[in-house]
Amino acid sequence: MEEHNRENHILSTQAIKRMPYYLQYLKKLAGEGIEIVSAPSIAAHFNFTEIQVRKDFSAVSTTKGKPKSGFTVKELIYDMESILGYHSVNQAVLVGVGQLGRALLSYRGFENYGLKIVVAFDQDPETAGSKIAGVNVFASEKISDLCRRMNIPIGIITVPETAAQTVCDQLIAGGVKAIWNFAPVHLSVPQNILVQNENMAASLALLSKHLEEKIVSE
Amino acid sequence: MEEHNRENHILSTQAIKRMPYYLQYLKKLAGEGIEIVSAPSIAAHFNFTEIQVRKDFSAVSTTKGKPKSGFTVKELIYDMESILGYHSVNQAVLVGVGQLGRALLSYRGFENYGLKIVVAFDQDPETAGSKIAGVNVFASEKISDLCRRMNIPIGIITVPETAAQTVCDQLIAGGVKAIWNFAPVHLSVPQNILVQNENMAASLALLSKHLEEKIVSE
DNA sequence: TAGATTGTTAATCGATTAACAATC
DNA sequence: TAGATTGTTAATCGATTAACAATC
Repeated sequence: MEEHNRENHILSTQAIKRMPYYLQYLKKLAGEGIEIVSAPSIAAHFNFTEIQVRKDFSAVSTTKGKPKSGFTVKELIYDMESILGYHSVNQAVLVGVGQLGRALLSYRGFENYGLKIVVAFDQDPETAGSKIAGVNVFASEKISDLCRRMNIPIGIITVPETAAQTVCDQLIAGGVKAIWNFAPVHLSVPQNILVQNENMAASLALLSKHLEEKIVSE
Repeated sequence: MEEHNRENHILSTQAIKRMPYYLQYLKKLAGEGIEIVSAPSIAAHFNFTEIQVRKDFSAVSTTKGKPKSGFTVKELIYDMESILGYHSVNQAVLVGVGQLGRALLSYRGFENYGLKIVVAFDQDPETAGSKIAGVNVFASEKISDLCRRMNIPIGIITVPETAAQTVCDQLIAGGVKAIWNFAPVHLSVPQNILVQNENMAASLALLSKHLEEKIVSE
């Protein structure tokens, strides 16, 4: 189960979450013509400790950094993109073409992250049959069948809370291996299925909690 | 800086994130007329350990649970909502009325979480001046001025990556204390400002990483 | 060479889980 | 009473940070 990169560097869950931030910044630097970066300079930008950046970089970098100068920007970008699977494309279906669903369908950025939404589903007979941002929308009854026939590994759930578990079950019946869940509910799934929750209520909870503490302490 | 609830129970960041999930489920149970729950039954639903649930509940619950029976559903709901600040309302502004911005503006659910978006801003002169989901949209130049005059504590950033830092600076100039950032960039802010990132690239990174491991190990 | 920066092992910190006493 | 469940202190696990040797 452990995850190793070159030799035996382990990339923690937290480290994986930091990668897209590094990547975004490194690409910006590359765009400005910068070819070498050091861990301390990156750390300063993100307000991370330089030890953390050094460790993260050494975990993903295929070529070692050079003492005194640092790492090659382009190589870091390439290595991180490989680690994150951005060089290959995973196909996904999206269920629930409401406001949020439409926003995700319209967001072209996902293809840079190795995700391509190929089909969408909606309960509403009006919406099903239409095409949104170039993606065909089908009736929800077809979820399992289509997923299985197209061998889709990822399902995105943007339906209301009450429908989420049903949709989740249909996706799993269709052979989906991972679910990106935007509904603010816990989904019950078999052990071999991965659920990644994008729960705005949970983020908001943190935000207002910190805010309250801040106000109290001032 | 430590955060204590009744007597000296500390609520960890992770525990705060779990609260909205508990809350959603407890409300569902309450709707079904269930009045008492035990930690083990909740744990079974979420696939958490019962020790974790017990600890989380005892950290937020103002009245103790009763051995052998459990906790009163309604009291737990009330206590959690209090802890998360859902009983008071924080005003927020949203900057960037694109697809995602519109989706957030239209989502009525936030009011249940103690957040009310009162004003929106957009760069586009067409969009500014309009009203979306009942919220007035103003030109971006007015961000600082309006936030300060309305004494807004929270800013939501849904602009493209390239504009995010500028908008962030304007919000802070307007006296905003916390920022909910949907742009996939690190924002540089003074120490006393809280940034809560909602980075879909980061979630996706985790998703595809796990997926890849799963496929490799099968 | 001297000094900045890398890479790695050990120490610390935070969060989860185990163990167990208290109690309805 | 016996047994399920709570509440809490101690042990473990994972992630971050400290310390330090290696090197360009």
